[in-house]
Amino acid sequence: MKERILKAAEEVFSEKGYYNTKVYQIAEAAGVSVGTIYRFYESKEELYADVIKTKLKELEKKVVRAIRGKEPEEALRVYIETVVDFFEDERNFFELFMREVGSLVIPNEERLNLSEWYDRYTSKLSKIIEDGIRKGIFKNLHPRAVILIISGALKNLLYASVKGFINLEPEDIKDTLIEIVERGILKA
Amino acid sequence: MKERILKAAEEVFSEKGYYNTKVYQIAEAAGVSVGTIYRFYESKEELYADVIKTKLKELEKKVVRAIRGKEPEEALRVYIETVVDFFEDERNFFELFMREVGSLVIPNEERLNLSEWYDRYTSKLSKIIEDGIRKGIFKNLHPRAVILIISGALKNLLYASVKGFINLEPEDIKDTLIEIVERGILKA
Amino acid sequence: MKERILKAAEEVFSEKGYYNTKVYQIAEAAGVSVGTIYRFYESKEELYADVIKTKLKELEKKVVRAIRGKEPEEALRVYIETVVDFFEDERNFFELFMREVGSLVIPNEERLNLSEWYDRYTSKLSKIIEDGIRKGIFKNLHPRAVILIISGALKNLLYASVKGFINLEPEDIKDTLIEIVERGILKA
Amino acid sequence: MKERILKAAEEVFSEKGYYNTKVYQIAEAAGVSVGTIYRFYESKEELYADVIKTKLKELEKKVVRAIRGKEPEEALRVYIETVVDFFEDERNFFELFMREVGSLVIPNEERLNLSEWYDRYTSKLSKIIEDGIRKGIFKNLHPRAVILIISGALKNLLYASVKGFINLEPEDIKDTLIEIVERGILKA
DNA sequence: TATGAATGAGTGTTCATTCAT
DNA sequence: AATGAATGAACACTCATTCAT
Repeated sequence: MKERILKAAEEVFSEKGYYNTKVYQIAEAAGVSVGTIYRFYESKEELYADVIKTKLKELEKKVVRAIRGKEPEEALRVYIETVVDFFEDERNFFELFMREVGSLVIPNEERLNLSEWYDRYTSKLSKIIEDGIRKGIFKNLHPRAVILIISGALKNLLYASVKGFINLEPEDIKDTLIEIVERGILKA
Repeated sequence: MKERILKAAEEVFSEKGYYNTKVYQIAEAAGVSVGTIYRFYESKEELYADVIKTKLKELEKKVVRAIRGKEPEEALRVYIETVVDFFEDERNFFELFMREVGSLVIPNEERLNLSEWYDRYTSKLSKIIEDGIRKGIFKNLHPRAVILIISGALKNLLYASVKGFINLEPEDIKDTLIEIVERGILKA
Repeated sequence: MKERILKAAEEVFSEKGYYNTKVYQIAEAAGVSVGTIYRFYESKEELYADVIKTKLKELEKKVVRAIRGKEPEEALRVYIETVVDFFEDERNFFELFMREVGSLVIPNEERLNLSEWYDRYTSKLSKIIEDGIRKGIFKNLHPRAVILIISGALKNLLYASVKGFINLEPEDIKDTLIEIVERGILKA
Repeated sequence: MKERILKAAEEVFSEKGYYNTKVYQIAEAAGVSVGTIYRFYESKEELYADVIKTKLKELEKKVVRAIRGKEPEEALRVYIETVVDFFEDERNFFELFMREVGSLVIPNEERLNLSEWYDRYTSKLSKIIEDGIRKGIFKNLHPRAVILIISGALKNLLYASVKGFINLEPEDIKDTLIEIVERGILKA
């Protein structure tokens, strides 16, 4: 039941955004009554937070599992691949995500506490770069800056692809990004 | 008058977001009456759109002027520098921008028509890459993909810097990004 | 079972009033499920009515028994004493009663039909006065007016005492009221 | 405008009670929109409080003015007369009053702060009794108890009269109450 | 032209009541 | 009989927009 509501909420929030989603629309989409939603969530806001956090934890888990034990170069690749694949599978959520990470839309954003999640998540990823630097594989660049560059690039590429601004297959997205990150765009 | 309203709107929208901004708050901030706002704008939404479009055109103009006549490598650098500087000067708007580009929040987003702007803007920038490829300076990568990577990376770096996730000076942001884009992160 | 529900309802209604009492709170207080309450009562309103009527009948029975066979002067005293004692013992209900008698709070008050009860109750009490007049003990005053004066005075005194507006022991309440009713406040 | 709303609120609240009165009904009765009510009052509750307090202050003012400078016996008479006359003129409000004084119906009753008003009001009236005792006109009875007896009796008599439980003219109400209070019911 | 009081449609949330188990 | 999860009608309050002055 809670499952059904969460799923429906994800769909409707994704399509319409937080403010244009009405609670009764989620209820309809979930095939339950409005009152039932309030059995599981204290407010629309709390439901929204749950939608986002559930998915982000899923993504984080997948990424962490994928990079575990890998050498830096390989880890960076699977990180990129995992994110692309995740959002390929989760188009709905991706749109929501684009609205939220780095751009909280709702009041009391502190209740969502996404900043904290994002901080932790990028910290874990930064370890890849730190490891690569230590091992002499990567240049001595600011680790978190590298991660922010990659994740920003990823978001933008995926968004453009979803919106039809660019005509690239997921595999091309991965390859292009990995190529640039690893070796840059200069021919020499 | 319209100027004052636009300025006030930018401030309030930036601070609170579209839905948490009340029209009377903009009126107060601008020192005019609510009715006066409606002399210049048909709706809150239209005012919002004007705020965004005005600034984006400003950015576009600055970028276009900066890259004009430059060789590809230099053009890419000044593009990055111009964007960083622009958003340094326009913190307010940057927050708004983060909420909007790639994540339209308002209903009838087609009325904002940011997609069209973004399409055109990235097209112009893609020319830099195309030019570089033609001249044998850049690898044969998907031009728009490269631009999307750079602009996504930029947004993320600036956002993290604004939010305090990362401690980097604007100059470091530029340098790191240029380094990675041009030469990648591998040491060899 | 019905007993337990009635008792719990009395407590919760007394504490919170009709509208601020939720049916599930009564269920909790009674240690039964909401559904069970609806086995015994068709609605919250009916339960409320039962709480009030049960107690009022109890009061009526006590008063009637106390005054039976007494001479008018004595009957008036024991009436006052019985009421004071009853509400001393039933603080909870007294608060409820203050909300209801003479001030029906719920819709369809005719369903509660307290007016009818009150009419009957005051009629019985008026007999004391009529009897006293007939026997030449009391002045020729409007019997029901006298009863209304006494019962209104009683309610007010008890209420003020419960609320702490006045610092009088139950015995003082009885004595003062009896003194005034019987002999007035003038010294002569 | 505020005047119109207050008047309409008094009528609707009186007829239906707090909880059964809908804000839109008050708006209709006042011939304004719902929004307009909220220009003058922050909430339904605040409007309710204003209705009650406005009238009670009016009553208090009339009573205070009427008893000023009078000798105790006369003061007591005009107090009773003033209250009866006031509620004769304010049938609507009287019903509301019966619901509230001594029986607060709304949540956060402290916001209404009627207790404080009632305390102050009865204090002023008690002065009449104290004065009479000092002058040797009244017996040495608890002054506030006497006032509570009189005001409770008054409320009950008026209520019964309004509800048709008793058939007494206002003048009879005054006379009967004054007679009993001053000289009691015993013939001797 | 500028004002800001008035409007009223729109919506998150509550809770008495029902009914499948 | 007893349960308590599910229902959905109801309502206070907000705020973008209008328009008389």
